[in-house]
Amino acid sequence: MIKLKPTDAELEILHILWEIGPASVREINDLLNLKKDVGYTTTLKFMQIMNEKGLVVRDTASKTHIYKAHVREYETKNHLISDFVNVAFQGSAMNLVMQALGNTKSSPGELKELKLLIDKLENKV
Amino acid sequence: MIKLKPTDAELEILHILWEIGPASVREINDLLNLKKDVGYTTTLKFMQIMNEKGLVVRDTASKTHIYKAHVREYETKNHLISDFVNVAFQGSAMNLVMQALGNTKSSPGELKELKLLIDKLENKV
DNA sequence: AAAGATATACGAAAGGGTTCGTAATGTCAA
DNA sequence: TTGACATTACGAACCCTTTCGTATATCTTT
Repeated sequence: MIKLKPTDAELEILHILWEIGPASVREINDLLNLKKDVGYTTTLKFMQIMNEKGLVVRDTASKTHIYKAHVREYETKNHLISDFVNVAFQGSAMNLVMQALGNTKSSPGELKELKLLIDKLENKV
Repeated sequence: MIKLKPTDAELEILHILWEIGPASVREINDLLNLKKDVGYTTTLKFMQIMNEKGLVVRDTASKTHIYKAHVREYETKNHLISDFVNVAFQGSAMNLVMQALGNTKSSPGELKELKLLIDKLENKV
């Protein structure tokens, strides 16, 4: 039950599974093809590899295998953030937050929400 | 003058160059070896590849070549953030900011600084 | 000038990710 | 049952990254 870090291509598939739930290779491939050309067997291969890695599980009861995500979205993103912070910001998540925020156009609503989060964090200190 | 995205290993070297300024392969290799074992020619190879990619430039006037970063830290990190947001957060930088902040222990000072940044952003809207 | 140390250049090997062709298998309808 | 079609399985090819051995060039010291 080892969980390996997904590659970018695998993450794209995970996003689909997180959104629509369990799906067949054909369904996933069709959705991927809305954005870019991918051969069916290429997508199939990814599903098989992701299955070996433990990123997804599959139901092989019927001929058409049904795959579902076996890692949670929030936890997976947390790992990705952690790795990214280490590699690109030498461990300082706050530096990442500041720079990401500073270079993004944010709506007043989003900023308000962010302030609420900060207030929560301050009260927890 | 094409700027390619640095790999993790290349980014590690860029961090060194950003910090200490222009340096020889030996200096860089010595610093890398504080954290992990890397052969001298391995580091040399990286410098040559990074030179080809335009990530660094080198002064070959003397026998010992001196390398310096040819991409700026801030801009490079902005590109990395942008890619990361697209791949892991489907383009929503605010989602990244919220999750990164929510899972980080932040000092009161850091939170205060962050609030100041938000105030600035609000006045710009 | 010769010996030794240090640097660069070159290329090969290993490993991983991505892509897909082809073969094998299963399903269903005529 | 046979043919048409969809699906899975397998493995090769390609590219890129990482690592380093070996060869070559350059400098230093005696």
